[in-house]
Amino acid sequence: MNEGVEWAAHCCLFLDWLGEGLPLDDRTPVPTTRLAAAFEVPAPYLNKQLQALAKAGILASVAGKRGGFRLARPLDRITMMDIVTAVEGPEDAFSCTEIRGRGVGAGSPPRRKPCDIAATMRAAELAWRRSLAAQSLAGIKASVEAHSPLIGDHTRRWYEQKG
Amino acid sequence: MNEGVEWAAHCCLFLDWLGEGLPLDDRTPVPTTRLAAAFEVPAPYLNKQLQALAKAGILASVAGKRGGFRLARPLDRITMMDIVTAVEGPEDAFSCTEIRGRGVGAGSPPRRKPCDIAATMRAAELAWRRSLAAQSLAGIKASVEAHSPLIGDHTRRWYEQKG
DNA sequence: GTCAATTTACTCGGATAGAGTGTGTCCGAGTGGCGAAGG
DNA sequence: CCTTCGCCACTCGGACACACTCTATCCGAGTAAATTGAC
Repeated sequence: MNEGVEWAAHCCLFLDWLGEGLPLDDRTPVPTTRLAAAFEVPAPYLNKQLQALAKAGILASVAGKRGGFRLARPLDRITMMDIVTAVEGPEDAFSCTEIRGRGVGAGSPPRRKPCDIAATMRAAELAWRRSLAAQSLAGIKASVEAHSPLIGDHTRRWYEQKG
Repeated sequence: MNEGVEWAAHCCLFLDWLGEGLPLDDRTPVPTTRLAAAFEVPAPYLNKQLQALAKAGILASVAGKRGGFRLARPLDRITMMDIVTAVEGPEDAFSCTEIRGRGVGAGSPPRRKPCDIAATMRAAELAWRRSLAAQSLAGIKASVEAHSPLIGDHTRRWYEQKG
């Protein structure tokens, strides 16, 4: 799995803690450089992931001086499935190549029903997607704050200090 | 996802249809060449996947003249999860790199609890694994035969003809 | 005819190249802020 | 002092190399069968 998924999720939480209390549109954008410094990851590559999130409508990008990224919608309307889909793409991990129709199966009329093996794999992936779609970033944020109540203040302080 | 998963599953069904009615140990082994011909896939690469299945105890390999592979246990004791684990390896797709402890989180005492993002991803993967583990190859075989009752005879005939 | 040693052909098994995708990087287009000049 | 114009610094966005894993392949070690010869 793409490493950017983890980065993207952390960045969204980070952005929310920074602008906590303000309406989304009033929050000052955060440039890629700062986000990269926050997690010590290569900035240009992180930028690539953030672009994917912006295209998916999860983040909003503002150009120009003092530009950067900010959340495009509240955390309770962003699921982990959204993050994964934005970064990894919408394609299924397992793809059926229909080898049943080759060799021993050659000559048989093409089956209408999909291959039962592919159907099984697809059902499992649906369970995976359903599980991810059930978890919003707001819920994850609540879990984190349950263990670390000061993380919001800490994040804002760190950001001011490094500014 | 590795393409060999699909091949492996089809090969197991193929082996079962060929030796239907006989105890597992009495069935004549099928060499990689035949299996590769049955699905028109490159034989040496298929061999690699079959070796993985043999190491996992799903297939048994017999060397020498008239050697090959045969099922090591009945189909109702082989799940799709077994196939995937054997071919893809036991590692999780998502791996947490603990970026929360770098940059903004540096200096904080290392958290005992795992990262909540990683926990969410892990829960989804567990759902995926559970779904795959619930489906045995025997069940898949039954589904296939429900739509194509003659597939066993057809498979055996094809094998004799190409022998 | 039976048995055993030898040859032989065929199989698995792991070590070896090539292609595709993810990983990491770079530079150009665009935009808002800042300063200076003019009214 | 206020407005306006131009410059500039900073940002995103997409185009460009590198590395690693998956894909595909080859050849050697090992084994069971078949053959041949002797008894």
